[in-house]
Amino acid sequence: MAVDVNDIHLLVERRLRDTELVYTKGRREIVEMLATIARPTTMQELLDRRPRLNQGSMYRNMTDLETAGVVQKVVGADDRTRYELAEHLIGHHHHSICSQCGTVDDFTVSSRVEKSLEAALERALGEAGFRPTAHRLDVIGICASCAA
Amino acid sequence: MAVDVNDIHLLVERRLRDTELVYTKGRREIVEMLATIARPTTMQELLDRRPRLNQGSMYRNMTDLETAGVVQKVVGADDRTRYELAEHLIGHHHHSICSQCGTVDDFTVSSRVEKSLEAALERALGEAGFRPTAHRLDVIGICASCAA
DNA sequence: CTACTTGCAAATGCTTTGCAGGAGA
DNA sequence: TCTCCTGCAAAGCATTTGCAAGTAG
Repeated sequence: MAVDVNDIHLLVERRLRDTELVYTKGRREIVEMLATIARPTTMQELLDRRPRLNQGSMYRNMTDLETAGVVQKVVGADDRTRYELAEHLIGHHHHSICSQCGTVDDFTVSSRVEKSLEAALERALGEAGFRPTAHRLDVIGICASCAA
Repeated sequence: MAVDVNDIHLLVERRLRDTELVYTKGRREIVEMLATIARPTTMQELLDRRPRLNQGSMYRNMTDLETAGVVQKVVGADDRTRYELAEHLIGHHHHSICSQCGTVDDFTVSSRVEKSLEAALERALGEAGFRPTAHRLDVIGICASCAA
């Protein structure tokens, strides 16, 4: 979980090497944008920033980066797909989703809560023979600016 | 949280009256299918059952039923939209998502866990001025049949 | 009768792809 | 130079919509 953009670039570079993907300027820019925005972002928002890549290549690269484990998709309350950097880059976290404006933000809970949550999930799913590998915890509500 | 299909129909009927929607045979059938399948279901799966309504009307009615609070959308790990009956009809629950076959199933955790989770979320989000109204907890993993 | 629903088919809108040219190592 | 990447534009798909006919109350 890197906090610094430079660290992120280094980690991404390594990952892409493993996947035989070149870390081109276009891909760098995508990572840069996501790191800067620091919040799950729609393709439209990214395109509005006039990235060097065109729409087709943006989609293509998002898919590639997702496969490489650099980017992950997030689905909010509206049905728009949003993208953010993978958890190994920015850390495990959850999402708050504003049901009014649709904005998605990250937040974390204490590792104590996280642990007990995982334990509860194991317990609840074990008997069904389901083996958990990850979890998603999203909170729907009204964000500060919409409440104002 | 009704367990019986007849109870569900009664509850839905009341809801639709409030929304000025007629509880037509087509809509009854949708509710019936969702209650029977008892698991978040894709539009394709529903259409494969040759419902009395055609595709266009199925979508239109899903939207109407969602607005009326009878149906809710669920997004799994693949990007396919799934539909299920709303929580006030089948109770609060969570989803297990198989990352291999994509199947989504319902499960519940104890109310003790549920309570402490809510408390933790309030705590984590309160300072950001975000007011939680609901939460989504999904578990990604391998289901019993895919693990076999 | 009058309003709400449905069928049908065209229109949308987001995402994916094919192909030829361009850039990176 | 050889391979991977990008632009452009067409294709795909799930979902939405307009309109005329059908149905419930």
